[in-house]
Amino acid sequence: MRMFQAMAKLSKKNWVEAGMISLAEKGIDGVKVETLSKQLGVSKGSFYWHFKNRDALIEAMLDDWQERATHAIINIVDDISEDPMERLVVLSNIIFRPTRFDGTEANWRIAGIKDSRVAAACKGIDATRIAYVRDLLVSIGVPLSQSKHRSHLLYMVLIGNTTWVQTGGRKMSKKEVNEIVSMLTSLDG
Amino acid sequence: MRMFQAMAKLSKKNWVEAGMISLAEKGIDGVKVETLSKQLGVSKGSFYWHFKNRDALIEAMLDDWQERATHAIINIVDDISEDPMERLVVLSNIIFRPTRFDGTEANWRIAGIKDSRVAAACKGIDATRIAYVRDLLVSIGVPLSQSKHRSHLLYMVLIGNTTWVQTGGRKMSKKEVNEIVSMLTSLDG
DNA sequence: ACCTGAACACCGTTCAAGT
DNA sequence: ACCTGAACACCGTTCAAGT
Repeated sequence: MRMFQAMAKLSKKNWVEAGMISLAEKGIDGVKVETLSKQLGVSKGSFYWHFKNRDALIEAMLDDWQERATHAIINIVDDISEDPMERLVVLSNIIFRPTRFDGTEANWRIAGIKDSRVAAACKGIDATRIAYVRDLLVSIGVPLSQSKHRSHLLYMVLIGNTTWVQTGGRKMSKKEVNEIVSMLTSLDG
Repeated sequence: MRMFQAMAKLSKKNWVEAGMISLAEKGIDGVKVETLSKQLGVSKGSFYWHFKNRDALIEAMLDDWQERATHAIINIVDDISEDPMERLVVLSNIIFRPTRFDGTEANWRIAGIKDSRVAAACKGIDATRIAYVRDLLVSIGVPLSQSKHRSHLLYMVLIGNTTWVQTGGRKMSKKEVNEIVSMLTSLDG
């Protein structure tokens, strides 16, 4: 609900940012040309200089998210440590930690039901993340077939948790996150 | 997309019926006061004599569906035979068979994501159906704990199938339905 | 009891015109 | 290059007035 003064000319980026905040807070239907224009302090007409239509904005938001949601996080984690065990702990605490963009994940997934482009993007992101965790587990010493299984399990917990939170459920505690990590990395059964 | 002539005065029922068709064909967002009015050959104002607002129509549709989707089907099945095995076969072929209201199920479920009343209705319907199938399996001789398990499994297949169909997947064949039934009713492992 | 018609608010989209 | 302002279409909602 923040308002911006139109001190300088706007770029595509400004609209995408504002759109992402609306998405996280109100879902895909909350991303409205008129509302965003008011927030940014310009007329609706201005929007159509930057984008062909509302759909083009959604697509730009999707691109932005794909970059940040996967590669950006993976890069951060990779920079922090060489040790796969540490990486997994850091990653888990990032993805389960509450942020301003908490609603983003769940709301993209919901939007994917109606919009096949969104669905395709989700699918790609899911696969990248699951593969990354799978590789971490393999590096830790978990056999491949179990690593596949467990990385998938972790991801289901992530989706379940974000969806649940979105519909009023409580967040997972740090302790619960740690328990999951130790389950995933156990080398027996 | 059918049009009706306003030969007689309309009742709530007419609006609910038209709404259900729109829901099945176009999803919850396709249920529009203006569109329905045109289809029924009356003005938008007419709608607001029957319903407080669009939301009240959705609620009436939900009530209609709850009646028909569960109890009506169960009554039909119960009337056809006393034998639980036959009942299960008949039921499976009803719920997996393509009908004009095929989209209804999946679209209610999708609407449930945004509307907690819809979500609650889905939950109740799910529970009733699963319990009914569970009881059939128990009558056939499947142990209770396995019956719970298998009725739940069948229901997941049902949801998966309808959702999949809604997003462009193919329907299940009669043969596949029969295979599921024989799996569920097997008395070993 | 059921419906019309006009009005209003909200929002997506277009476009000529402005700086 | 970026924005305004007015216009139009679409749709939910209200309401006085009609039969």
